[in-house]
Amino acid sequence: MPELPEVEVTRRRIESSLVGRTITSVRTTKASYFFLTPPRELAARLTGRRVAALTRHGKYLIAELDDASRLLLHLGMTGQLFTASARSVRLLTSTRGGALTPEAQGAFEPDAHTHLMLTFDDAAEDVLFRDVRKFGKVLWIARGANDPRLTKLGPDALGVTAGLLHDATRGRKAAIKTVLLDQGVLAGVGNIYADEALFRAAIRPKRAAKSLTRKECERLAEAIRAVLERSIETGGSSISDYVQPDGSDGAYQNERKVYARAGEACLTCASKIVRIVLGARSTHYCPKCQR
DNA sequence: CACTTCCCCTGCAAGC
DNA sequence: TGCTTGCAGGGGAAGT
Repeated sequence: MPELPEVEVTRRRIESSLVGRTITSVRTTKASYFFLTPPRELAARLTGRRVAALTRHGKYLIAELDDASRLLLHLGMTGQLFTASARSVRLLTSTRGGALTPEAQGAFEPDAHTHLMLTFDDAAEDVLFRDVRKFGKVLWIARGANDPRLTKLGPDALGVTAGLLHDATRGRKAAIKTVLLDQGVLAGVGNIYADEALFRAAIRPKRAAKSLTRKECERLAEAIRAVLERSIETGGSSISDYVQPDGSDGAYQNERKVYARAGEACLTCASKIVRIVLGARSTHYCPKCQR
């Protein structure tokens, strides 16, 4: 499940395959809510455009194009961006969760889940966007235009501060974890890293947000940054569907302390990790370490 | 406005 | 073994 670290790892890996190249053809699957811009229009808008930069805000990737329009990409739950070329003859085969990993020999054949395929003027590798569950999104934004999906985002989570958390939590009685998942407060934290950061900060997920002290906001801000940065370093978490753009697994799942460890021993105090449901999301914490 | 619930989708695991 | 059912979850819409 791509959150900020997985999206950032993807951005870094795919950047050199995208920036500076000119799109010569666009292939898509049929219209669906995956395409916030209809496939036909998307193809027309993108063809002939050169990619000037690839940036990220929260979980969104933003390809800035040479005519000052932008292509917004969201990986949703199972989205994968990757490259493929006939020359490198990489075969991408299905693994758990329908994820693709490179294996053996042979050219990649776009399957029914490969919704966007870009080819370029240099005829080198293609860039593909595959998404089994179609929770991902593709949106083209005209020059000078904007979209609430971007404008309503809070600051990127890598830049979180204690002050931001303290301000955002005043007067909010919702659970602190729910507030962390609110992309309008902080952009990029999802279910895994919310649980992991709250463990590191020793704060219970269901605590009323407004009950957090200044000190706790400081611990939480530090924890969010530390957890996200460490995950980026290790290539992200490969827990269900996510694989890196080269097809290999990230390694952060090996360092997680609470996420998807219900019933297992806390690595600090050996208490059993508890699983509850908060805001329709599974939530994991240590009842002894987190208060 | 704040907060909660529901729903989009598909593959996989569990249960019978 | 083969079928059915339930579950996972980002984020936006709809409901309270």
